Amino acid sequence: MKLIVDRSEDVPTAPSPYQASCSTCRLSSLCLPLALEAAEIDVLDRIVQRSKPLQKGQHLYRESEHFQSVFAVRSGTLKAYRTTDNGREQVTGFYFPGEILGMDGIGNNRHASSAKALETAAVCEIPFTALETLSARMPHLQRHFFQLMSREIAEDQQLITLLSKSSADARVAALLVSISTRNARRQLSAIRFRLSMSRVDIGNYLGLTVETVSRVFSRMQKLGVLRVENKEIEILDRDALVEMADA
Amino acid sequence: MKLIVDRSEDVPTAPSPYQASCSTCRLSSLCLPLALEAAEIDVLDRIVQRSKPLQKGQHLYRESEHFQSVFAVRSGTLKAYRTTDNGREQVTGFYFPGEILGMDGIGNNRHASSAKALETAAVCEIPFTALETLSARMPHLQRHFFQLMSREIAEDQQLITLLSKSSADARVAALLVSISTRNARRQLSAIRFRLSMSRVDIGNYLGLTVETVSRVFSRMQKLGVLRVENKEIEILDRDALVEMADA
DNA sequence: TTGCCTTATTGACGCAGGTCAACGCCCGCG
DNA sequence: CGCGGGCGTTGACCTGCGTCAATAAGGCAA
Repeated sequence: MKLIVDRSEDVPTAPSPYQASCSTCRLSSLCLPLALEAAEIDVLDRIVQRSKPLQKGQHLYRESEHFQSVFAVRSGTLKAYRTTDNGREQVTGFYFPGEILGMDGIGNNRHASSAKALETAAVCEIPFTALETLSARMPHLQRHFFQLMSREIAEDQQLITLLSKSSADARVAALLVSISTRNARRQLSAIRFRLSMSRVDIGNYLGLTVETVSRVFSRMQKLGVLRVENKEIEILDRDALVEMADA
Repeated sequence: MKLIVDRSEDVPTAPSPYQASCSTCRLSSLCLPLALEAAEIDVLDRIVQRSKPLQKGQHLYRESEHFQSVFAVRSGTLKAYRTTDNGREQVTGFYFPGEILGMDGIGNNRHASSAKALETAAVCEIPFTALETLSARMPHLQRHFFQLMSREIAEDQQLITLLSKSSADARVAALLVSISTRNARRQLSAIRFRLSMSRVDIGNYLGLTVETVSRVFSRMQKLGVLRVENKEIEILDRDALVEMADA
Protein backbone atom coordinates (compact mmCIF):
# COMPACT_ATOMS: atom_id res chain seq x y z
CA MET A 1 0.00 0.00 0.00
CA LYS A 2 1.19 3.44 -0.93
CA LEU A 3 1.37 5.74 2.03
CA ILE A 4 2.81 8.78 0.34
CA VAL A 5 0.28 10.84 -1.55
CA ASP A 6 1.36 11.48 -5.11
CA ARG A 7 2.10 15.17 -5.28
CA SER A 8 3.79 15.10 -8.66
CA GLU A 9 1.12 17.31 -10.17
CA ASP A 10 0.90 19.54 -7.15
CA VAL A 11 2.51 22.84 -6.41
CA PRO A 12 5.90 22.94 -4.71
CA THR A 13 5.95 25.00 -1.53
CA ALA A 14 9.40 26.42 -2.11
CA PRO A 15 9.44 30.10 -1.21
CA SER A 16 9.77 32.47 -4.12
CA PRO A 17 8.59 36.06 -4.28
CA TYR A 18 6.09 36.04 -7.13
CA GLN A 19 4.53 39.21 -5.90
CA ALA A 20 5.79 42.09 -3.81
CA SER A 21 3.63 42.29 -0.71
CA CYS A 22 0.20 42.54 0.84
CA SER A 23 0.53 46.31 1.06
CA THR A 24 0.79 46.69 -2.69
CA CYS A 25 -1.76 43.96 -3.50
CA ARG A 26 -4.83 45.41 -5.14
CA LEU A 27 -6.93 42.80 -3.33
CA SER A 28 -5.93 43.97 0.13
CA SER A 29 -9.34 45.58 0.56
CA LEU A 30 -11.06 42.18 0.28
CA CYS A 31 -8.52 39.87 1.76
CA LEU A 32 -6.94 39.30 5.17
CA PRO A 33 -5.30 42.77 5.38
CA LEU A 34 -8.75 44.31 5.50
CA ALA A 35 -9.12 46.16 8.80
CA LEU A 36 -5.42 46.06 9.55
CA GLU A 37 -3.21 49.11 9.87
CA ALA A 38 -0.15 49.66 7.71
CA ALA A 39 2.29 48.44 10.36
CA GLU A 40 0.17 45.37 11.01
CA ILE A 41 0.00 44.54 7.33
CA ASP A 42 3.77 44.50 7.21
CA VAL A 43 3.89 41.95 10.00
CA LEU A 44 1.28 39.79 8.30
CA ASP A 45 3.21 40.16 5.11
CA ARG A 46 6.21 38.47 6.59
CA ILE A 47 4.40 35.19 7.19
CA VAL A 48 2.65 35.01 3.83
CA GLN A 49 4.26 32.72 1.27
CA ARG A 50 3.84 33.26 -2.43
CA SER A 51 4.66 30.38 -4.70
CA LYS A 52 4.51 29.72 -8.39
CA PRO A 53 1.05 29.70 -9.98
CA LEU A 54 -1.04 26.55 -10.19
CA GLN A 55 -1.87 25.26 -13.62
CA LYS A 56 -5.43 24.34 -14.56
CA GLY A 57 -6.30 21.03 -12.92
CA GLN A 58 -3.54 21.17 -10.32
CA HIS A 59 -4.43 20.59 -6.69
CA LEU A 60 -3.67 23.11 -4.00
CA TYR A 61 -4.41 20.55 -1.29
CA ARG A 62 -6.30 17.31 -1.00
CA GLU A 63 -8.93 16.03 1.36
CA SER A 64 -7.53 14.36 4.50
CA GLU A 65 -4.05 15.71 3.88
CA HIS A 66 -2.32 17.27 6.88
CA PHE A 67 -3.60 20.81 7.36
CA GLN A 68 -0.96 23.47 7.61
CA SER A 69 -2.13 26.66 5.93
CA VAL A 70 -5.08 28.55 4.67
CA PHE A 71 -4.85 30.19 1.26
CA ALA A 72 -5.87 33.47 -0.29
CA VAL A 73 -6.65 33.52 -4.00
CA ARG A 74 -4.60 36.10 -5.85
CA SER A 75 -5.73 35.34 -9.40
CA GLY A 76 -7.74 32.66 -11.18
CA THR A 77 -10.47 30.47 -9.73
CA LEU A 78 -10.43 27.34 -7.60
CA LYS A 79 -13.07 24.84 -6.67
CA ALA A 80 -13.31 23.01 -3.36
CA TYR A 81 -14.89 19.58 -3.31
CA ARG A 82 -15.20 16.53 -1.15
CA THR A 83 -15.61 12.91 -2.04
CA THR A 84 -18.54 11.13 -0.43
CA ASP A 85 -18.34 7.68 1.14
CA ASN A 86 -19.91 6.15 -1.91
CA GLY A 87 -17.31 7.74 -4.15
CA ARG A 88 -19.23 10.63 -5.66
CA GLU A 89 -17.93 14.17 -5.73
CA GLN A 90 -19.54 17.20 -4.15
CA VAL A 91 -18.37 20.68 -5.09
CA THR A 92 -18.64 22.79 -1.93
CA GLY A 93 -17.52 26.12 -3.27
CA PHE A 94 -15.83 28.26 -5.89
CA TYR A 95 -13.13 30.70 -4.81
CA PHE A 96 -12.30 33.94 -6.60
CA PRO A 97 -9.46 36.45 -6.07
CA GLY A 98 -9.48 37.99 -2.61
CA GLU A 99 -11.26 35.01 -1.06
CA ILE A 100 -9.84 32.65 1.55
CA LEU A 101 -10.05 28.87 1.37
CA GLY A 102 -8.91 25.96 3.46
CA MET A 103 -10.54 27.02 6.72
CA ASP A 104 -12.48 23.78 6.96
CA GLY A 105 -9.20 22.01 7.75
CA ILE A 106 -8.55 23.75 11.07
CA GLY A 107 -11.07 21.59 12.92
CA ASN A 108 -9.00 18.45 13.08
CA ASN A 109 -5.74 19.30 11.38
CA ARG A 110 -6.73 17.65 8.13
CA HIS A 111 -8.24 19.22 5.07
CA ALA A 112 -11.94 18.43 4.96
CA SER A 113 -12.03 19.04 1.21
CA SER A 114 -9.77 19.16 -1.82
CA ALA A 115 -9.00 22.31 -3.78
CA LYS A 116 -8.22 22.36 -7.48
CA ALA A 117 -7.46 25.16 -9.92
CA LEU A 118 -10.13 25.68 -12.59
CA GLU A 119 -7.69 27.77 -14.61
CA THR A 120 -4.18 29.08 -14.02
CA ALA A 121 -4.30 30.53 -10.53
CA ALA A 122 -2.00 32.19 -8.03
CA VAL A 123 -2.49 31.91 -4.29
CA CYS A 124 -0.91 33.23 -1.13
CA GLU A 125 -0.19 30.64 1.49
CA ILE A 126 -0.76 31.64 5.10
CA PRO A 127 0.73 29.16 7.58
CA PHE A 128 -1.88 28.66 10.23
CA THR A 129 0.28 28.41 13.33
CA ALA A 130 1.94 31.68 12.39
CA LEU A 131 -1.47 33.20 11.83
CA GLU A 132 -2.57 32.01 15.27
CA THR A 133 0.49 33.50 16.95
CA LEU A 134 -0.03 36.76 15.14
CA SER A 135 -3.73 36.79 15.96
CA ALA A 136 -2.99 36.55 19.65
CA ARG A 137 -0.86 39.67 19.31
CA MET A 138 -3.06 41.61 16.91
CA PRO A 139 -6.68 41.85 18.03
CA HIS A 140 -7.74 43.26 14.66
CA LEU A 141 -6.40 40.22 12.90
CA GLN A 142 -7.98 37.81 15.35
CA ARG A 143 -11.30 39.54 15.00
CA HIS A 144 -11.06 39.61 11.24
CA PHE A 145 -10.25 35.95 10.98
CA PHE A 146 -13.12 35.01 13.28
CA GLN A 147 -15.31 37.05 10.99
CA LEU A 148 -14.07 35.37 7.85
CA MET A 149 -14.83 31.96 9.30
CA SER A 150 -18.20 33.08 10.50
CA ARG A 151 -19.06 34.35 7.05
CA GLU A 152 -18.07 31.06 5.54
CA ILE A 153 -20.58 29.42 7.90
CA ALA A 154 -23.27 31.89 6.97
CA GLU A 155 -22.62 31.37 3.26
CA ASP A 156 -22.77 27.62 3.61
CA GLN A 157 -26.11 28.05 5.34
CA GLN A 158 -27.35 30.06 2.41
CA LEU A 159 -26.33 27.28 0.08
CA ILE A 160 -28.10 24.81 2.35
CA THR A 161 -31.25 26.85 2.02
CA LEU A 162 -30.85 27.00 -1.73
CA LEU A 163 -30.37 23.26 -2.06
CA SER A 164 -33.14 22.49 0.34
CA LYS A 165 -35.91 24.58 -1.09
CA SER A 166 -35.29 26.03 -4.52
CA SER A 167 -36.11 25.02 -8.07
CA ALA A 168 -33.43 24.42 -10.68
CA ASP A 169 -34.07 27.90 -12.11
CA ALA A 170 -33.63 29.53 -8.72
CA ARG A 171 -30.39 27.69 -8.04
CA VAL A 172 -28.77 28.69 -11.30
CA ALA A 173 -30.03 32.25 -10.94
CA ALA A 174 -28.60 32.44 -7.40
CA LEU A 175 -25.20 31.26 -8.55
CA LEU A 176 -25.09 33.80 -11.36
CA VAL A 177 -26.12 36.60 -9.03
CA SER A 178 -23.44 35.52 -6.58
CA ILE A 179 -20.73 35.52 -9.23
CA SER A 180 -21.95 38.85 -10.53
CA THR A 181 -21.81 40.40 -7.06
CA ARG A 182 -18.38 39.02 -6.33
CA ASN A 183 -17.12 40.34 -9.65
CA ALA A 184 -18.43 43.77 -8.82
CA ARG A 185 -16.50 43.76 -5.54
CA ARG A 186 -13.37 43.24 -7.57
CA GLN A 187 -14.23 46.09 -9.93
CA LEU A 188 -15.02 43.66 -12.73
CA SER A 189 -18.11 43.69 -14.86
CA ALA A 190 -21.16 42.47 -13.01
CA ILE A 191 -23.05 41.77 -16.21
CA ARG A 192 -20.55 40.18 -18.53
CA PHE A 193 -18.12 37.48 -17.49
CA ARG A 194 -16.62 34.16 -18.34
CA LEU A 195 -17.58 31.10 -16.30
CA SER A 196 -14.35 29.44 -15.28
CA MET A 197 -16.14 26.28 -14.19
CA SER A 198 -17.69 23.61 -16.40
CA ARG A 199 -21.39 22.80 -16.55
CA VAL A 200 -20.60 19.61 -14.69
CA ASP A 201 -19.12 21.61 -11.81
CA ILE A 202 -22.05 23.98 -11.76
CA GLY A 203 -24.51 21.11 -11.70
CA ASN A 204 -22.55 19.30 -9.04
CA TYR A 205 -22.36 22.41 -6.86
CA LEU A 206 -26.07 23.13 -7.23
CA GLY A 207 -27.27 19.56 -6.89
CA LEU A 208 -28.46 19.33 -10.49
CA THR A 209 -27.49 17.29 -13.54
CA VAL A 210 -25.57 18.80 -16.43
CA GLU A 211 -28.62 18.43 -18.63
CA THR A 212 -30.77 20.45 -16.26
CA VAL A 213 -28.17 23.23 -16.01
CA SER A 214 -28.00 23.36 -19.77
CA ARG A 215 -31.76 23.50 -20.11
CA VAL A 216 -32.00 26.29 -17.53
CA PHE A 217 -29.43 28.34 -19.45
CA SER A 218 -31.36 27.81 -22.67
CA ARG A 219 -34.64 28.73 -21.03
CA MET A 220 -33.22 31.90 -19.49
CA GLN A 221 -31.77 32.85 -22.83
CA LYS A 222 -35.13 32.33 -24.49
CA LEU A 223 -36.70 34.55 -21.83
CA GLY A 224 -34.21 37.31 -22.58
CA VAL A 225 -32.70 37.23 -19.10
CA LEU A 226 -29.28 36.00 -20.21
CA ARG A 227 -27.13 35.73 -23.26
CA VAL A 228 -25.13 32.52 -23.12
CA GLU A 229 -22.33 31.72 -25.50
CA ASN A 230 -20.40 28.74 -24.22
CA LYS A 231 -18.68 30.00 -21.08
CA GLU A 232 -19.38 33.65 -21.78
CA ILE A 233 -22.36 35.00 -19.88
CA GLU A 234 -24.11 38.29 -20.31
CA ILE A 235 -26.80 39.23 -17.85
CA LEU A 236 -29.49 41.12 -19.73
CA ASP A 237 -32.01 41.52 -16.94
CA ARG A 238 -30.42 41.42 -13.52
CA ASP A 239 -33.64 42.23 -11.71
CA ALA A 240 -35.38 39.28 -13.29
CA LEU A 241 -32.46 37.09 -12.31
CA VAL A 242 -32.57 38.24 -8.68
CA GLU A 243 -36.31 37.64 -8.76
CA MET A 244 -35.83 34.10 -10.02
CA ALA A 245 -33.17 33.43 -7.39
CA ASP A 246 -35.67 33.39 -4.56
CA ALA A 247 -38.68 31.85 -6.20
CA MET B 1 -44.13 50.83 12.25
CA LYS B 2 -42.85 48.87 15.19
CA LEU B 3 -39.13 49.22 15.64
CA ILE B 4 -38.74 47.32 18.87
CA VAL B 5 -38.71 43.56 18.45
CA ASP B 6 -41.24 41.89 20.68
CA ARG B 7 -39.19 40.00 23.22
CA SER B 8 -42.03 39.23 25.58
CA GLU B 9 -41.61 35.52 25.01
CA ASP B 10 -37.84 35.70 25.14
CA VAL B 11 -35.45 34.97 27.92
CA PRO B 12 -34.33 37.76 30.26
CA THR B 13 -30.55 38.11 30.37
CA ALA B 14 -30.40 38.90 34.07
CA PRO B 15 -27.47 37.13 35.68
CA SER B 16 -28.33 34.36 38.07
CA PRO B 17 -26.22 31.36 38.98
CA TYR B 18 -28.31 28.42 37.81
CA GLN B 19 -25.31 26.16 37.82
CA ALA B 20 -22.04 26.16 39.66
CA SER B 21 -19.26 26.37 37.09
CA CYS B 22 -17.60 25.00 34.00
CA SER B 23 -15.23 22.93 36.11
CA THR B 24 -18.07 20.94 37.63
CA CYS B 25 -20.13 20.72 34.43
CA ARG B 26 -20.34 17.17 33.18
CA LEU B 27 -20.28 18.51 29.59
CA SER B 28 -16.87 20.14 29.98
CA SER B 29 -15.33 17.37 27.90
CA LEU B 30 -17.42 18.36 24.87
CA CYS B 31 -17.78 22.06 25.31
CA LEU B 32 -15.49 25.09 25.31
CA PRO B 33 -13.42 23.98 28.33
CA LEU B 34 -12.15 21.05 26.28
CA ALA B 35 -8.37 21.34 25.94
CA LEU B 36 -8.12 23.97 28.66
CA GLU B 37 -6.23 23.52 31.89
CA ALA B 38 -7.87 23.85 35.28
CA ALA B 39 -6.62 27.39 35.85
CA GLU B 40 -7.76 28.42 32.40
CA ILE B 41 -11.19 26.95 32.93
CA ASP B 42 -11.59 29.13 36.00
CA VAL B 43 -10.85 32.23 33.95
CA LEU B 44 -13.30 31.19 31.26
CA ASP B 45 -15.79 30.43 33.95
CA ARG B 46 -15.81 34.02 35.08
CA ILE B 47 -17.12 35.34 31.77
CA VAL B 48 -19.81 32.69 31.25
CA GLN B 49 -23.31 33.76 32.15
CA ARG B 50 -25.96 31.29 33.19
CA SER B 51 -29.55 32.40 33.05
CA LYS B 52 -32.87 30.80 33.72
CA PRO B 53 -33.92 28.00 31.37
CA LEU B 54 -35.78 28.65 28.14
CA GLN B 55 -39.24 27.24 27.82
CA LYS B 56 -40.26 25.26 24.76
CA GLY B 57 -40.80 27.67 21.86
CA GLN B 58 -38.84 30.52 23.42
CA HIS B 59 -36.22 32.23 21.32
CA LEU B 60 -32.60 32.46 22.42
CA TYR B 61 -31.89 35.02 19.73
CA ARG B 62 -33.40 36.13 16.45
CA GLU B 63 -32.06 36.61 12.97
CA SER B 64 -30.61 40.08 12.32
CA GLU B 65 -30.58 40.94 16.00
CA HIS B 66 -27.39 42.52 17.31
CA PHE B 67 -24.82 39.81 17.93
CA GLN B 68 -23.25 39.78 21.34
CA SER B 69 -22.65 36.25 22.51
CA VAL B 70 -22.34 32.67 21.47
CA PHE B 71 -24.13 30.04 23.51
CA ALA B 72 -23.39 26.57 24.80
CA VAL B 73 -26.27 24.19 25.30
CA ARG B 74 -26.41 22.79 28.82
CA SER B 75 -29.63 20.81 28.55
CA GLY B 76 -32.49 20.41 26.10
CA THR B 77 -32.40 20.93 22.35
CA LEU B 78 -32.52 24.02 20.17
CA LYS B 79 -33.04 24.53 16.49
CA ALA B 80 -31.43 27.23 14.40
CA TYR B 81 -33.28 28.50 11.35
CA ARG B 82 -33.30 31.37 8.91
CA THR B 83 -36.12 32.96 6.99
CA THR B 84 -35.64 33.17 3.23
CA ASP B 85 -36.40 36.26 1.18
CA ASN B 86 -39.65 34.76 0.02
CA GLY B 87 -40.71 34.13 3.60
CA ARG B 88 -40.10 30.44 3.99
CA GLU B 89 -38.18 28.94 6.86
CA GLN B 90 -35.02 26.87 6.63
CA VAL B 91 -33.82 24.89 9.62
CA THR B 92 -30.01 25.00 9.54
CA GLY B 93 -29.22 22.88 12.54
CA PHE B 94 -30.20 21.17 15.77
CA TYR B 95 -28.10 21.76 18.86
CA PHE B 96 -27.70 19.29 21.71
CA PRO B 97 -26.02 19.63 25.12
CA GLY B 98 -22.32 20.43 24.87
CA GLU B 99 -22.69 22.06 21.45
CA ILE B 100 -22.10 25.71 20.63
CA LEU B 101 -24.43 27.88 18.59
CA GLY B 102 -24.54 31.46 17.40
CA MET B 103 -21.16 31.51 15.67
CA ASP B 104 -22.72 32.54 12.38
CA GLY B 105 -23.36 35.97 13.88
CA ILE B 106 -19.72 36.95 14.32
CA GLY B 107 -19.29 37.80 10.65
CA ASN B 108 -21.19 41.07 10.70
CA ASN B 109 -22.30 41.55 14.26
CA ARG B 110 -25.80 40.34 13.57
CA HIS B 111 -27.24 36.92 14.07
CA ALA B 112 -27.51 35.19 10.70
CA SER B 113 -30.17 32.84 12.05
CA SER B 114 -32.71 32.52 14.83
CA ALA B 115 -32.50 29.98 17.63
CA LYS B 116 -35.51 28.51 19.39
CA ALA B 117 -35.88 25.93 22.15
CA LEU B 118 -37.54 22.68 21.05
CA GLU B 119 -38.12 21.77 24.68
CA THR B 120 -37.14 23.27 28.01
CA ALA B 121 -33.47 24.10 27.61
CA ALA B 122 -30.66 25.66 29.58
CA VAL B 123 -27.78 27.48 27.93
CA CYS B 124 -24.56 29.20 28.95
CA GLU B 125 -24.04 32.60 27.41
CA ILE B 126 -20.49 33.47 26.40
CA PRO B 127 -20.09 37.18 25.60
CA PHE B 128 -18.03 37.32 22.47
CA THR B 129 -15.83 40.33 23.15
CA ALA B 130 -14.78 38.78 26.44
CA LEU B 131 -14.09 35.53 24.62
CA GLU B 132 -11.93 37.40 22.13
CA THR B 133 -9.93 39.09 24.85
CA LEU B 134 -9.44 35.81 26.63
CA SER B 135 -8.49 34.05 23.42
CA ALA B 136 -5.70 36.52 22.81
CA ARG B 137 -4.30 35.63 26.22
CA MET B 138 -4.96 31.89 26.13
CA PRO B 139 -3.65 30.21 22.99
CA HIS B 140 -5.45 26.98 23.85
CA LEU B 141 -8.75 28.77 23.90
CA GLN B 142 -8.08 30.63 20.66
CA ARG B 143 -7.10 27.40 18.97
CA HIS B 144 -10.12 25.58 20.32
CA PHE B 145 -12.54 28.23 19.19
CA PHE B 146 -11.01 28.30 15.71
CA GLN B 147 -11.50 24.57 15.65
CA LEU B 148 -15.11 24.77 16.73
CA MET B 149 -15.88 27.21 13.95
CA SER B 150 -14.01 25.14 11.44
CA ARG B 151 -15.98 22.05 12.43
CA GLU B 152 -19.22 23.94 11.98
CA ILE B 153 -18.07 24.71 8.44
CA ALA B 154 -17.17 21.10 7.79
CA GLU B 155 -20.52 19.92 9.15
CA ASP B 156 -22.43 22.38 7.01
CA GLN B 157 -20.53 21.04 4.02
CA GLN B 158 -21.64 17.55 4.91
CA LEU B 159 -25.21 18.71 5.02
CA ILE B 160 -24.71 20.38 1.64
CA THR B 161 -23.55 17.08 0.23
CA LEU B 162 -26.52 15.31 1.76
CA LEU B 163 -29.01 17.78 0.34
CA SER B 164 -27.34 17.87 -3.01
CA LYS B 165 -27.04 14.20 -3.76
CA SER B 166 -29.02 11.93 -1.51
CA SER B 167 -32.43 10.29 -1.63
CA ALA B 168 -35.07 10.89 1.01
CA ASP B 169 -34.14 7.61 2.68
CA ALA B 170 -30.47 8.54 2.84
CA ARG B 171 -31.24 11.94 4.34
CA VAL B 172 -33.38 10.60 7.13
CA ALA B 173 -30.91 7.80 7.80
CA ALA B 174 -28.05 10.30 8.00
CA LEU B 175 -29.91 12.46 10.51
CA LEU B 176 -30.70 9.48 12.71
CA VAL B 177 -27.10 8.30 12.60
CA SER B 178 -25.95 11.79 13.49
CA ILE B 179 -28.28 12.03 16.47
CA SER B 180 -27.29 8.56 17.56
CA THR B 181 -23.59 9.43 17.44
CA ARG B 182 -24.07 12.68 19.29
CA ASN B 183 -26.06 10.88 21.97
CA ALA B 184 -23.28 8.37 22.40
CA ARG B 185 -20.79 11.18 22.99
CA ARG B 186 -22.96 12.30 25.87
CA GLN B 187 -23.12 8.78 27.29
CA LEU B 188 -26.72 8.42 26.27
CA SER B 189 -28.21 5.51 24.41
CA ALA B 190 -27.21 5.47 20.76
CA ILE B 191 -30.06 3.16 19.82
CA ARG B 192 -33.03 4.42 21.74
CA PHE B 193 -33.97 8.06 22.02
CA ARG B 194 -36.73 10.62 21.81
CA LEU B 195 -36.79 13.02 18.88
CA SER B 196 -37.18 16.47 20.36
CA MET B 197 -38.02 17.96 16.98
CA SER B 198 -41.25 17.62 15.02
CA ARG B 199 -41.59 15.89 11.66
CA VAL B 200 -42.01 19.33 10.15
CA ASP B 201 -38.64 20.43 11.50
CA ILE B 202 -36.98 17.24 10.33
CA GLY B 203 -38.43 17.64 6.86
CA ASN B 204 -37.49 21.28 6.73
CA TYR B 205 -33.93 20.55 7.82
CA LEU B 206 -33.55 17.74 5.29
CA GLY B 207 -35.29 19.48 2.41
CA LEU B 208 -38.25 17.09 2.42
CA THR B 209 -41.96 17.38 3.10
CA VAL B 210 -43.54 16.07 6.28
CA GLU B 211 -45.31 13.41 4.27
CA THR B 212 -42.08 12.08 2.84
CA VAL B 213 -40.42 11.97 6.26
CA SER B 214 -43.39 10.08 7.59
CA ARG B 215 -43.31 7.62 4.70
CA VAL B 216 -39.58 7.03 5.14
CA PHE B 217 -40.11 6.24 8.83
CA SER B 218 -42.89 3.81 7.96
CA ARG B 219 -40.78 2.17 5.28
CA MET B 220 -37.78 1.77 7.57
CA GLN B 221 -40.01 0.30 10.21
CA LYS B 222 -41.43 -2.19 7.73
CA LEU B 223 -37.86 -3.13 6.76
CA GLY B 224 -37.03 -3.80 10.41
CA VAL B 225 -34.38 -1.07 10.56
CA LEU B 226 -36.25 1.10 13.05
CA ARG B 227 -39.00 0.96 15.55
CA VAL B 228 -40.92 4.23 15.50
CA GLU B 229 -43.50 5.17 18.07
CA ASN B 230 -44.35 8.81 17.76
CA LYS B 231 -41.21 10.62 18.86
CA GLU B 232 -39.58 7.55 20.33
CA ILE B 233 -37.05 5.94 18.04
CA GLU B 234 -35.33 2.62 18.42
CA ILE B 235 -32.60 1.72 15.97
CA LEU B 236 -32.82 -2.00 15.33
CA ASP B 237 -30.15 -2.28 12.66
CA ARG B 238 -27.57 0.45 12.89
CA ASP B 239 -25.39 -1.00 10.15
CA ALA B 240 -28.27 -0.96 7.71
CA LEU B 241 -28.99 2.63 8.68
CA VAL B 242 -25.38 3.68 8.09
CA GLU B 243 -25.54 1.85 4.79
CA MET B 244 -28.67 3.72 3.76
CA ALA B 245 -27.13 7.03 4.80
CA ASP B 246 -24.68 7.04 1.95
CA ALA B 247 -26.69 5.43 -0.79
C1' DT C 1 -62.78 13.56 31.61
C1' DT C 2 -64.19 16.00 27.17
C1' DG C 3 -63.10 18.64 23.34
C1' DC C 4 -60.23 21.12 20.34
C1' DC C 5 -56.24 21.81 17.83
C1' DT C 6 -51.91 20.57 16.36
C1' DT C 7 -49.09 16.78 14.56
C1' DA C 8 -48.63 12.49 12.11
C1' DT C 9 -49.99 8.91 8.82
C1' DT C 10 -51.64 7.11 4.51
C1' DG C 11 -53.38 7.21 -0.26
C1' DA C 12 -54.01 9.03 -5.09
C1' DC C 13 -52.11 11.75 -8.47
C1' DG C 14 -49.00 15.06 -11.07
C1' DC C 15 -44.75 17.14 -12.34
C1' DA C 16 -39.87 18.79 -12.02
C1' DG C 17 -35.97 17.06 -12.82
C1' DG C 18 -33.27 12.67 -13.44
C1' DT C 19 -31.91 9.18 -16.93
C1' DC C 20 -30.73 7.55 -21.37
C1' DA C 21 -29.49 8.44 -25.93
C1' DA C 22 -28.08 10.94 -30.00
C1' DC C 23 -25.67 14.56 -31.91
C1' DG C 24 -22.90 18.89 -32.63
C1' DC C 25 -19.14 21.72 -31.40
C1' DC C 26 -15.10 23.27 -29.39
C1' DC C 27 -10.24 22.66 -28.57
C1' DG C 28 -5.95 20.51 -27.98
C1' DC C 29 -2.75 17.41 -30.17
C1' DG C 30 -0.19 15.09 -33.69
C1' DC D 1 -4.81 20.98 -40.93
C1' DG D 2 -7.47 17.23 -39.65
C1' DC D 3 -8.67 14.12 -36.14
C1' DG D 4 -10.40 12.61 -31.65
C1' DG D 5 -12.26 13.14 -27.22
C1' DG D 6 -14.38 15.77 -23.92
C1' DC D 7 -18.03 19.14 -23.19
C1' DG D 8 -22.53 21.00 -24.08
C1' DT D 9 -27.21 20.79 -25.96
C1' DT D 10 -31.55 18.77 -26.99
C1' DG D 11 -35.26 15.30 -27.01
C1' DA D 12 -38.08 11.37 -25.13
C1' DC D 13 -39.18 8.95 -21.40
C1' DC D 14 -39.47 7.68 -16.37
C1' DT D 15 -39.66 8.14 -11.39
C1' DG D 16 -39.19 10.03 -6.67
C1' DC D 17 -40.97 13.21 -4.25
C1' DG D 18 -44.25 17.07 -3.81
C1' DT D 19 -49.17 18.24 -3.56
C1' DC D 20 -53.74 17.64 -2.11
C1' DA D 21 -56.95 15.42 0.73
C1' DA D 22 -58.87 12.60 4.25
C1' DT D 23 -58.33 10.46 8.65
C1' DA D 24 -56.15 9.23 13.00
C1' DA D 25 -53.76 10.09 17.06
C1' DG D 26 -51.63 12.91 20.60
C1' DG D 27 -51.59 16.50 23.96
C1' DC D 28 -53.00 20.43 26.44
C1' DA D 29 -56.83 23.41 28.57
C1' DA D 30 -60.59 23.75 31.19
